[in-house]
Amino acid sequence: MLSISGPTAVGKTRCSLQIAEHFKTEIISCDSRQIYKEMKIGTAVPEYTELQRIKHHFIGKLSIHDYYNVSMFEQDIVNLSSRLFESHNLLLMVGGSGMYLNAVLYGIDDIPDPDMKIREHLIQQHESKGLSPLLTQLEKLDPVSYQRIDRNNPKRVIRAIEVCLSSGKPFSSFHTRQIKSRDFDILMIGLEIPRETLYERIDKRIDIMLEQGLENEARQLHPHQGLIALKSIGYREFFQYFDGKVSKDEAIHLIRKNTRQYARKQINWLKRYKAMQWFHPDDVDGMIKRIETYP
RNA sequence: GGUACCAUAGCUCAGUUGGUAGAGCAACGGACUGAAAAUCCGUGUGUCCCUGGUUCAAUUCCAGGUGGUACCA
Repeated sequence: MLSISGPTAVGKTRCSLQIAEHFKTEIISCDSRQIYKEMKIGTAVPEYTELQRIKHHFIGKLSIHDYYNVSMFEQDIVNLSSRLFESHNLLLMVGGSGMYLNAVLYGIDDIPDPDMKIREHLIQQHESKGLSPLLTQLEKLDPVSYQRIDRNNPKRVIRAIEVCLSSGKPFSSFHTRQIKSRDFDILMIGLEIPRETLYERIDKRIDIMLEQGLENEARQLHPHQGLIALKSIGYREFFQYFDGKVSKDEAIHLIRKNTRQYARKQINWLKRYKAMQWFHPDDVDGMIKRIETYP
């Protein structure tokens, strides 16, 4: 399995198409947002002709109304890849969703899925009484997690409590801290360009999205703005504009800023992988050489 | 050419009754186990335009210079 990752707008699509073509193989998208069929412009999915040229998996597979999470992604990819490896020596997994990438490459523990009733209840408690009663509750239910997690982060606190309540066991008891073994080898390639160039590319990409009609796409999704999938950059800022909270110019400015910050967080996540081989996205020949000599 | 005002962080600007400075925006670093394009934590990055003068001490006061803005010619 070859994984190609990097920050948004670095040039993953173009590069991965060339490599997939060269090795006559297919692409598995590792992107937590391109998976939703209603969000095309704002997530910069590959163009129709590109999708025709190379078979892509996990793009536009779900509706924004479907529930999905990282663990389901892990399972889906493991199942799909074992099927595809019957007819291919090499598969490409391409995308910038670090946590999804991590779950496929190293696995993620088997923890109960959220019970939405419990979660809703905890969210309400947090809104009405703040975080400290929840922290007290967590300390009682699971002192290990209480010590381990970021206690400033409401989502982490709520998640830990919700697992304790729904399973009757401490959240920490599900954490094996073990890497799952896969029946495929892994080569990780990371794409990297100077920060300044990346920001120029981001700005250019946002201009293209606006030309393609991002505003209109967002307007159609506006009624569903509460959905998790729509807490995505490019959409949530337009929702603020539609709701009269910011001007259109401010919304676009926010999209630019949030995209840059997102790119930084992606880079930060990918830096953790010691095995990552970094390339300039134009150096496709270099990547192909590296892949051919692997391992 | 004359007069007035201005020059401080990447940008817009505040401030120091003389003891080397801080807001907003932007930027940067980090964490991450089913919301992850989410969420959370952290960081001021400076020749206070330049050169002299006064002073124990000047970004601050004074003089000159340079650049800018406005008005008058």
